[in-house]
Amino acid sequence: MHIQTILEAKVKEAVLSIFNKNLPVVEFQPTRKDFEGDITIVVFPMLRTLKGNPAQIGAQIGAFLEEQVDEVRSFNVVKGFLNLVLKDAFYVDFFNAIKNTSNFGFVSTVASDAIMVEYSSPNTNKPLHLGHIRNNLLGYSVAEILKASGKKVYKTQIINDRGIHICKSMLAWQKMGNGETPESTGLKGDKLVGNYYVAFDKAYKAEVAEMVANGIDEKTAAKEASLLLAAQEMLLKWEAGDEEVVSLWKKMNGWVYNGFEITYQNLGVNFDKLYYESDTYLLGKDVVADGLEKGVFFKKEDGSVWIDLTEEGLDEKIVLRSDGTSVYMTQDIGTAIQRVKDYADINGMVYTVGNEQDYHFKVLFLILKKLGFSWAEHLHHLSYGMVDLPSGKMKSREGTVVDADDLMIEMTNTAAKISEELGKLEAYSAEDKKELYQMVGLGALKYYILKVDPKKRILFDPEESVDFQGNTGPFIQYTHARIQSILRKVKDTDVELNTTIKTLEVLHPKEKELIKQLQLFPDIIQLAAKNYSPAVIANYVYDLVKEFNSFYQQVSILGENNLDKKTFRVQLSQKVGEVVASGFKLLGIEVPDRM
RNA sequence: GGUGGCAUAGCUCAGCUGGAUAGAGCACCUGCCUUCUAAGCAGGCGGUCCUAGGUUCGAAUCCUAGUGCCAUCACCA
Repeated sequence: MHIQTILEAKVKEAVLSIFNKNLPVVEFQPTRKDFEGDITIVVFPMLRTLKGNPAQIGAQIGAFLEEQVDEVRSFNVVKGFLNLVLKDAFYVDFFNAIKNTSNFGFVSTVASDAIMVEYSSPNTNKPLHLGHIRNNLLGYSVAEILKASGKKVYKTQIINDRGIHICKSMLAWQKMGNGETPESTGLKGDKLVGNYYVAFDKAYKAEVAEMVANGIDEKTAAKEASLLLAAQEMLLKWEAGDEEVVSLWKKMNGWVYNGFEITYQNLGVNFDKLYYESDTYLLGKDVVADGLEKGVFFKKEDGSVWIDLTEEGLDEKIVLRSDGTSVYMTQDIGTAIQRVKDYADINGMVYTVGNEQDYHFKVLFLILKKLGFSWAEHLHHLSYGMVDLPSGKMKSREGTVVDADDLMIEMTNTAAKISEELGKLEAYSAEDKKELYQMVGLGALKYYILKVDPKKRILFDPEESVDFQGNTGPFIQYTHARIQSILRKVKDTDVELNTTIKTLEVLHPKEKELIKQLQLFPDIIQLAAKNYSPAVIANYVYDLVKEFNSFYQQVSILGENNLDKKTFRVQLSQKVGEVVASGFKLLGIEVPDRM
């Protein structure tokens, strides 16, 4: 049983027996480092129930606990804080209990409680950039964290593969492409298509400028430029199923998917199910018709359909245009329902989308609730802040983006450079080195992004490279490599990795701190899941590693003469290594055995 | 203008349900590699927790008002 649960019951018992009062709650906190003790009971809140001097009350309860609770060795009272010192045996017992459980801290999946996590969901006309990286890392990591917390998870994305913007790149390729392909140019498919999207925009702007020069006013020119009209015509053909257009669309989208797939692979993310907007964009209309009957929606004179959310403090929101065509909201309603049809065990969804769409999702969730779906109670918008550059917002059309592929290559190169300078890997093959550099470079990038609270915006300065020292991914990976190095050496010694640890006379303070830190991991996973926050995991792993390095420095592990102590330290190190690895796995970051 | 988010050290960030002297990293300054990987460890420097009120035994944390930055409020996606 959790020590806190035991103590809570005992404190209540103490209060009842000493003061003859019933205490509603007991407040705990970890003892601050500057005081002696492991766990602290705050006496102040008890003053609502009890009358008297907090220090005195604390002392009386402390004496009771010391007497009655086996795990408590001693206590001290500072002002209204009752600090309890726990016996070393308590920590050793805990360690023995967890050291051989694989996946310590993870809760096994409850199959009935499935959740779908959507992330990435890019347009198919431009390559992925730094903003997508944040989205992907967050979505993937939150999915992993939810799994670890006991949920069944489906990872998904909806690919925005239709619409006027797609036609623009298609048109540009048709007109200026000369039959170029990814193969013929050596370009990644998404990059090639992205280039044509930019080319369209350039040609279109030139055309508009020329029309304006010829005396046409700007608004009219923007609407009537022949390129735009041609793109619109192409969209109509696509919708009508025109063979030529559809086959071009398939071809170019195929290029993009191949390109994206490479980026996803390098980024280390994946999906269980893909949705395509071309399949889903007509969904939702029937639901709107239903909702209209039920009175959830209402129709205006012009035939457009709305929902009134003024009672919820929002506006009226359109769900169907007067010509009967869908808006984005219609589609999202339909898609959500479709997902539950596809996976009957879904009881909630997470949408990983930037915070600029906070309003949209607020409305979407409200509508789904009003339509009466039970799963609508468990919808969450994983909203995150933008990644901005010192020059401001990233804009694809203006070329002010940090390309995802380029950035990953750059990070890998930096890792290679630092590693070469340190020169520890002479024995490695070129291939192993390459793999390691990628692991470290990406580790730096991923950690850099995930350690920040999702809600906050990130300012990314490409000039100032991401750090590899201090509170960084490589620092944590390095600690893991150190631990593995010890474990490799252990093989030639008489240390057993699986024996039960005997209760030692005195635990080193650093050993105790490490076990305390390990104890937190299960709660940390739950907290991270509850808050949808990989940052919680990142910060925890950092604290653990920090603690380990301090231990490593102060205490000799393999140099210890006493075999029991040596064994304990090796096993403790091993467990820390495991937790670092599984924590990082939740962030989608790999850890090396050497670096 | 309405709504939502954010504001903590020079910079990047932690700070759980209110609790003890507000913590890390980077940068800057000191030490520590003949002993387990120095991408490390130990120490120093550095704070009106945006401002003003309020609630409380106690506020960076909760409430109110204000300031600044960002987003959003389309028959666009």
